Amino acid sequence: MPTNSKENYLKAVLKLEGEAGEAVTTNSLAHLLKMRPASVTGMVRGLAEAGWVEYEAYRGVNLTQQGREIAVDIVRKHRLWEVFLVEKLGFGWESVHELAEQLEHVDAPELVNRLDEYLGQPAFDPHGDPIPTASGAIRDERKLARLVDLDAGKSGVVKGVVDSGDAFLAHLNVLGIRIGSTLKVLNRFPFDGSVELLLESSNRQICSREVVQNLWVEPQSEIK
Amino acid sequence: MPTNSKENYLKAVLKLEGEAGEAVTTNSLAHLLKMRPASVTGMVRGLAEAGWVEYEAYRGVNLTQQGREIAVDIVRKHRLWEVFLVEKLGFGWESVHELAEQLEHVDAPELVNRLDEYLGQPAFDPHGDPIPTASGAIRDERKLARLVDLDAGKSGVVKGVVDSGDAFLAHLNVLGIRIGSTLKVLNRFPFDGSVELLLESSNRQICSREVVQNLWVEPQSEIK
DNA sequence: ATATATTTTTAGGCGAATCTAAACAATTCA
DNA sequence: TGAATTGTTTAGATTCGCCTAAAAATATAT
Repeated sequence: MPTNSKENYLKAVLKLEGEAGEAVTTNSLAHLLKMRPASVTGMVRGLAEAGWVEYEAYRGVNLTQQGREIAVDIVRKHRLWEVFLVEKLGFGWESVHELAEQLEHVDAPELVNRLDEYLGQPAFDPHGDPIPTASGAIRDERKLARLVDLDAGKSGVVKGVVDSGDAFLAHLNVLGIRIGSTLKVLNRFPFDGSVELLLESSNRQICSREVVQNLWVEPQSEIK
Repeated sequence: MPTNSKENYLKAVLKLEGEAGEAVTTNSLAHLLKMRPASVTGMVRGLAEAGWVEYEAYRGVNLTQQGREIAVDIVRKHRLWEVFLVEKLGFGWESVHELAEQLEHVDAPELVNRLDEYLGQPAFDPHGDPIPTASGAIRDERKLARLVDLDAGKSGVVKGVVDSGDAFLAHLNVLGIRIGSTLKVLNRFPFDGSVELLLESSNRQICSREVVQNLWVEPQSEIK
């Protein structure tokens, strides 16, 4: 049984492995976890002893099979609780992350499985991230593109956010953009990377750089 | 913000103050919390420094106003989560205590208030214990008696359990007794303290000492 | 009222998880 | 390739929450 702190480390390694591919560095972990590199070195040695990561000094860490299972389970719990908070308790998607950070450490597999069932075994969380199954499988058949990569004239249906900070999510709320919204690319301005969009539901026109870089969309085939 | 451990201490002091009235002893706390008296002495000094208890060596502890508020809030959270687990996730009343012990430490007032609302602002938890309001008020207008104190011939409606250990609750399940069951006292045997009961819903006859000592009932007025 | 038993505290220690400061290794760059 | 920079580890300290063993205070019983 890992402690809360160790669970957070494993979750962080999982995340960074996914982004970088290679071994995860002490520094990147320290940055993500808001801790000092020296602390990370210490903790990571403990994780290695427990058999959850492989660690070689000056190289970095990788999850072992065991470690990955633990980390994926934390992610599963995190995302299921997020669904609960949004779907059942009516929280906005911008306010559930911190709450789920606490709830994810509740150690009770039976509770999680019942919660999963209660929520209708959702495949995605409120930010569009896939929810692993009880056995650790991540089912995500979607072929998503970043909105910024769509050509002018194309449309996309919002399926997720790239990085789900509160501020960005709150901004999307203001604009009226949510999961499921259809956005059409009107113009792309290579000069500053900004893009003009049309939000179909409200016919609102939006011009932004951040929005376009941080949305996952399902590209729509041309409407003839 | 108290740590989980400190919250558990405060909750324990609240419980023991309620039972004993007077100052709570180191030993009783150690026993309840399954810790060594020496550890309790240490922790209790910290609680006193934080202003949550008053502590005098060799006398014991009492909650301050502040400490009581914290403790009552933990109890509120514990009992609300229990309702959630039973009502929404379908857990049996014998299996929710340990889960709630974890959930009660989640620090998120907004979450608790929404949960409360979502559950319909229940006044009692699955074991019949009153749920404090957000402001710390405990509304319990009921006039309950222990089943063992009912005269032969009288009936009572089960409203709660005196001490809700898993084993006892599971036993009640087997007998078919739950909150709301009506029990009639057929015979009392002063010899060994056992009592013969009739469970109305099933017309089952039960003879027991423990059951009768550990149930809170609302005495029924005579049916003419 | 004194001896005995019980309860409580003190003293000292341990592991977990963090920190800072300093040493060391690796990378980059001129 | 050697020097400077950057990244990482080591060494040592701190806080928290628990422990054991021993000392001290209180309560009990003859």
